[in-house]
Amino acid sequence: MSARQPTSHDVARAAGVSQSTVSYALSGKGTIAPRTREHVLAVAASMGYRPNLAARSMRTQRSGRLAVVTGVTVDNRLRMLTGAAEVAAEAGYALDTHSVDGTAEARTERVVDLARSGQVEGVLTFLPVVPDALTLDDDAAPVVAETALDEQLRTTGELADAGLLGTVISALAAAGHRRFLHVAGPEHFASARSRRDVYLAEVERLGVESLGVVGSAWSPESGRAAMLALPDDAVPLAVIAANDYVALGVLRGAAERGWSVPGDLVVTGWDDADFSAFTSPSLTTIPVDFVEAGRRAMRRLVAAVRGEEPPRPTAPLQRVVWRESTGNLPRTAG
Amino acid sequence: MSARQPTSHDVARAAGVSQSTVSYALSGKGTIAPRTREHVLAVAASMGYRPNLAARSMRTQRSGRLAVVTGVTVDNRLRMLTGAAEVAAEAGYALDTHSVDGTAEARTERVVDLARSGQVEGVLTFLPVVPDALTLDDDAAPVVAETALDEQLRTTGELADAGLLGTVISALAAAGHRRFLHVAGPEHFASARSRRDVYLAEVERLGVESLGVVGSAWSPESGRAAMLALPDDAVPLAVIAANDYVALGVLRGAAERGWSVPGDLVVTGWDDADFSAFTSPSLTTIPVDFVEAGRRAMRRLVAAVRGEEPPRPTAPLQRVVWRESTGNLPRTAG
DNA sequence: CTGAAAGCGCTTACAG
DNA sequence: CTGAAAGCGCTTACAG
Repeated sequence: MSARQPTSHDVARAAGVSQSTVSYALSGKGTIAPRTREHVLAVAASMGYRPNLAARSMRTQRSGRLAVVTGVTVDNRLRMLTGAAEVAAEAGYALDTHSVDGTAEARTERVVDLARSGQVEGVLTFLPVVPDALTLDDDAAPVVAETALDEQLRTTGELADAGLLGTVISALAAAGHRRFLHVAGPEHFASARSRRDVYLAEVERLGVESLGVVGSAWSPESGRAAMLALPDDAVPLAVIAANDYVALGVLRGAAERGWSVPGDLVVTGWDDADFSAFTSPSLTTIPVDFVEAGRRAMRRLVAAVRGEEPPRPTAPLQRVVWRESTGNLPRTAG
Repeated sequence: MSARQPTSHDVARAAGVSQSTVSYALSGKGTIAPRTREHVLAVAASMGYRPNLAARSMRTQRSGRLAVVTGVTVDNRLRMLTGAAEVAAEAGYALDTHSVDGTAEARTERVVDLARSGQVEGVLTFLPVVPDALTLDDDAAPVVAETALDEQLRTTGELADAGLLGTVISALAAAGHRRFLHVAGPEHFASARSRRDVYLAEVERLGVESLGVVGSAWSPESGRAAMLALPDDAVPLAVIAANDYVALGVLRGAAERGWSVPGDLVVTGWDDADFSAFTSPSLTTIPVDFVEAGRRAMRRLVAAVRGEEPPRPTAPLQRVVWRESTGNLPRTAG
């Protein structure tokens, strides 16, 4: 009983025209009389006709498909993926999802493999890759990496912009904080590296004391461990955590040490995770619009695939939200 | 310069055989002499040959593609997606990601549309759909819904199994708790409905007091609001939150009310979110292996697509972890 | 055991 | 303005 999908031939027969006329009518390309065109369109619609993408792809030599590479992490990848899927759909591409686990090398290999596969017209990776290992032939599909900062790579780099951390640290210094600590994220994330770099530059510039940079993960465990490793006289202290998960661990570790927040120490995070406004104390953080970041990354990929100029980002993605973990600040007191 | 992807014709020429021999050699179907076959395989590998999937698809009338429908939510969808992507890849399918926003009706329409599109062989949705509106023709692709519980639908239902909540509530009652409250999740999630049902059945069965069921969201806001709305004499109280995000809001709201946890009230959540072990107090919860849930959902879809028996799940996905928010329990004290 | 050939459903010069 | 025809790269009966 299962009535197969109608083809352009079926539509042609029903409309009383040739198959090529159907194709021209639907694509709007050739020179079809308006009346003919409308008639064909009406018939096609009434039959629920949908072009067979595989056939089109074979003829046009374009797969109409893009790939996104992701994996499991404590992160906001699904939001980025959502934004990316939205833009890909608007641009008329199907989006293949590839989940990759393992080392950065393994991921890089997978990305290279995809780019060379000929099955997709472009690759967007949300996982860090090894730029040096990402050697692509001329005929490989373009690759956009959201988490890498490298001259060789097309990258949006927006998530790696750590500029606001300077603002945060100077505001804390202006509020009287004199001793800082940075609990960093994983080295292979561009965002983690630039946060660390801005931290180091800013404590240097302000001439405040730094207990150094510890940790290399996005996890609460890392923040907690950093607190447990501190000497008893470490407080008063301002802790700059690489993101909110790390900051949450700092909160937890501080509680275990008997340090009050924001009394004995203050903490800042990054990303405005779903929980950050509801911890006690709530977390001062730098919200990131990950859905929009995903959209922008995909727009960049689509532009690369089409050989167009990459779009210029308009509004900045980040800002600072001062909450209880720093006793608030700029807005409220000083 | 861009050397096009080699085709089976190119391989045939290089190997000195016919194109159909190449095809047979690669598929292992026909009757090819072992030596010929090995030779062809070697040549194909050396040329980096990869079959053109669009051409194969057109010939076999099978797209080799599955669709997954997801969207932005406070949830663990990326993990499920990861598991699903893994299984789809193993089974030889490409996985198209579709991001959908809007009402349950809009989502359902999108799922129906995909199933009828003829572009994919099956659809897996991680977002709730309206079962009644999901009317599929005989020739539509099979649909698996992870979050629905409906006779009409293929559904794994595993995430909707709330049985363990009975264990939790009786353990709390055994520990002396006499007054309960349920802060529920969104009605249209099967898991939220079954947690509520088990809650109601269990307080009834145990004959303990229930302050009722409030809320209908997966958010911390919902849990906090529930606490702020309670009368001063509501404590001592055992709060059963629909998931850890809600439980986090309960923790926050309790703090704002000046209620200690687990002193004045105890709280349980669900899912073992990334933050749950690091809140103060840490959250008693029911960890769910979302990656495995995603795998199972996809296995079910693949079986449906191939007309095979759905696989029987082996190990249960859930268990209880007793933490500080209930003053621990079963394991430690009683 | 191997090869010549048809055909999947499109797009796009090319004739008329 | 419309139609007949080639061809994208495969799979798979069918001859030999």
